[in-house]
Amino acid sequence: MTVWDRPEPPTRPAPLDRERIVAAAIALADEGGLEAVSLRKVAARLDVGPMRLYGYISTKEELFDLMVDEVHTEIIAEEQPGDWREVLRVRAHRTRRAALRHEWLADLLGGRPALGPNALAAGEAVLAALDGLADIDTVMRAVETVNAYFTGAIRREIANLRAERATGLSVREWQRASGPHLSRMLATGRFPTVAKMVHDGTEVDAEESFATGLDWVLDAVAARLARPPA
Amino acid sequence: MTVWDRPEPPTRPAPLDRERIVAAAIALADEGGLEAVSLRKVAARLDVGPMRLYGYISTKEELFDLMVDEVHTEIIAEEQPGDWREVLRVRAHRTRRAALRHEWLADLLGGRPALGPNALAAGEAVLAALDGLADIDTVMRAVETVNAYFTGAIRREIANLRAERATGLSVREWQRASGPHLSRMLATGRFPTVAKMVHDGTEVDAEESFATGLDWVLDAVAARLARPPA
DNA sequence: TATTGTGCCAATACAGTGTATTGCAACAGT
DNA sequence: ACTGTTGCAATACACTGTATTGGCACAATA
Repeated sequence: MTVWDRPEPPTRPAPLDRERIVAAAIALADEGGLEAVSLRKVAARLDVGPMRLYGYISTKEELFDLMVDEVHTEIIAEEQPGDWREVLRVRAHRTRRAALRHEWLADLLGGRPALGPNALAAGEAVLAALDGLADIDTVMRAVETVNAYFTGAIRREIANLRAERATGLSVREWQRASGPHLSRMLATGRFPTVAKMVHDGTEVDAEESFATGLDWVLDAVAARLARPPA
Repeated sequence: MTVWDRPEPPTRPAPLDRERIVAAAIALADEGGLEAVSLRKVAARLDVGPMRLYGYISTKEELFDLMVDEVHTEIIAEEQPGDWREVLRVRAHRTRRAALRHEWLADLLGGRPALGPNALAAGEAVLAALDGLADIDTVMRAVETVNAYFTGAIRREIANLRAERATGLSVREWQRASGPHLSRMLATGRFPTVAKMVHDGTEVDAEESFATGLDWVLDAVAARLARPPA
């Protein structure tokens, strides 16, 4: 009767808590997308019955909210000061990076108000950076405009990325290679300008395009914020 | 034995086609949100077995794509010419209106590339309006930037609207009324600027806020497009 | 006309889903 | 020693998207 014969003690699974649950859910989502996240699979990953989870979350949507907030830790990490413009800029880029690391984030972005502690911390950081540059309402609108831009831009980028992955080609390549549907559409001649753009446009780097649009929006914001105190 | 006794002939259900299927799905989604759309319910609404649908669509996602494209008819309707800026502006506003009529649109907006005929027609209209104002890549970036803005803005607006409906109060009212979660968060003092904004900010009309942000973005775009031919 | 093929459609089947309800077993307090 | 109580596991339910099967009406053939 050596140690090796002795059966492992039942290894009480590490005590459950939200953190572990959220981590498991994120892992699943990273691997197989949001649709791969089921309460049963999350529970299984933690060696626990599905209903255990309901002691910590009360609905699947709530789990999603927690996942989103958790990812915000990657966004608020290592904040370097810089002026307001830089703050907005890096926030947008960090969010984009987070979405590239966790593509499912794109499905959730903007889907519900983000009121978790980390999301609030992120919001606090940018609001603090803009505070005082203009009246409150203008500042709010500035932040919301930039947010709207990068939310939309990220979603589109991920959507295209997935489409490319599904067909093996970018939309442009795909249509050039006579991709069945789009080509047929463009061939109808009903969309001449679209056809031209697809045909003649250069394939721009996604990050650069994101950055450019962002800079435009930031310029617009700057025009309203930096207005001299009169 | 009068007509009244005679049983109705089995009233062959109107022949099925994509249009009818999509219409039924949209009706369901309008009533109960996207999650109320199940192939079974769509089929039931058409007095048809669920599997019949697979003769016309090959997956539920495809049905969603068709729904989105169908709504685009409301967006391209009655296009008045106007200059490029007006075209972009009304497109954004029409999309917003469509999303207010069909809230589920917000869940789908930007989620996948919109390649249906109506979406392409919408794209054609705006590209045609911008064609020639700058080099192709700049034009593309302009359109995409505006798209990103209004996609994000619409999503956020609908998200807030739902949250308000769920709690009965706007986020601001809610927190002022000591809404449990957010208030506790703000009371921690960790988010002073957010707290200030929530407390002192005025509640702005959603449409106005949308329009304002949009105008900013359009200004930014204008600065790159209207660049004199040098 | 009888028979065979064929294409369409309904029904059934399967493997999952989120979550409510029930049952049980270990511990706390009397 | 008995009785709550509390925390967890198992079961149960209603539903999902979709693959597979089975039958039935019509077309083509003999």
